[in-house]
This record gives sequence, C-alpha cells and structure tokens, in this order.
Amino acid sequence: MRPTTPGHAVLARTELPSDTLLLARFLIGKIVVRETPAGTLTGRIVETEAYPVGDAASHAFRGATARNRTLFGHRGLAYVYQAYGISWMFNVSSEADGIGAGVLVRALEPLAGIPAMQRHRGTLALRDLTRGPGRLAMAFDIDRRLDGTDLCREGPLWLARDNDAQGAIDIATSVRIGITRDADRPLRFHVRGNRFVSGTRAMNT
DNA sequence: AGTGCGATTGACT
DNA sequence: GTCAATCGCACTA
Repeated sequence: MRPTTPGHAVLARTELPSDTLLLARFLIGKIVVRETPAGTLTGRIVETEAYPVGDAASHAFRGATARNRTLFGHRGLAYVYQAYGISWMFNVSSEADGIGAGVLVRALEPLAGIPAMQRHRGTLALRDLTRGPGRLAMAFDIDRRLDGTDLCREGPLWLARDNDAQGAIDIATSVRIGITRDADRPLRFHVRGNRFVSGTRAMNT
C-alpha cells in the first residue's frame, strides 16, 4: 500500500458509480485532494451537477471535440475547461470509455491548506474561497494543465473518502445553475444547509 | 475567416 | 437586485 494523506484514502475507480446521476450523488461528501510543491490542499464536496448522456446542456451532447475529449474517457478523470474566458471548471468524467458524460463540482468546504487557498483567491473571506465552480478551481490552482488527470491515483489531483465522515448526509436536489438548455431537469445536488454551497437561498432549500 | 455565446464572477445600484 | 468583463471554442460559410 502506498502512503496516504492522514485521514484520507484514495477512491478506487471500482468504487465510483459509472452512472452519471449516481456519481453526482456519490461525490457529495467526498474529498478533493490537490498536491502542489507548496503543500496539500483538501476540501469536502458539498455541491455537484450531473451532465448525463443525451443532456442538451452537456459539452458532450454534440460529440467529442478537442476540448471535451476527457468526458469520453472512462470514469474518474478530471475534465477541466474554461468558461466565460475567465473561470476554470472542474468536472469528474463518468460512464464507460467512449461515452461522453460527467459531473461538475460546484462547491467545496475548505479543510486543509486554507492559507494557500486565500493566497490563490486574493481574499481572506473563508466563505468565498470555494463557493462556486470558478472559485474552487482558483483556490485549488486547477486549470487546463490538470485536464485528463486520473483522480483515482494519488498525484497532483485526486479523490478520497472522508474517513472522518459521520452519519448520513442530507442531500437536496434541484435544477442546475446557469444553463439554458434542458434547464428544468433535477440534476443538481447539494448538502442541505451547508454554508459553502453556491446559489441563492431558494436554490439551497 | 468570421461570429456568437457561454456549466461565472465581482462590482455596482 | 442588475450587468459588464473576457476569450476559447464550436459552428457557419
């Protein structure tokens, strides 16, 4: 067995649901680990959105391209792309090899490495560090370089169980944020009541 | 080659 | 609450 970060053990690919909706729910409460020469950052996933097969809002809807090809890989790869020319988005690929689908990680609860997150974000405000997909990517120094990273192996970016987790998580379901096509499908999941979830109050009940 | 548009954020009224 | 910034990418021609 390889050494692990104290408190966290890497998620094996066999543990990840292949189905996109199941994966989106499964990822709630799991840990994102970002390892840099300067140190290790960790956060607990509190909000996700599913972009399943056949979803008109998915980048994969019109087939594979140079940008979205990671979505067509097997499950557990990091799909990273830039939105609005400014913000990086961190997704986890789902489904079998050759099928384009994934899960957007929309918010984290900061755990370790908070000073580095504050430095990356240019703010000290804890609640603003990782509340929103663009913010969490900036806090964790995630950009194009990490597209295609295998999240099921320890390395620059990986997923872990939360060994400190206690009890069941109350997961709320709602419509996704900021899309126009297939906008009414209940494909967003978040930890009810968690203060690091993005969106408005109405979206978070 | 040109064009339109975002899976957002932060500043401002 | 409203709204502009900003640019890579997919799509049309």
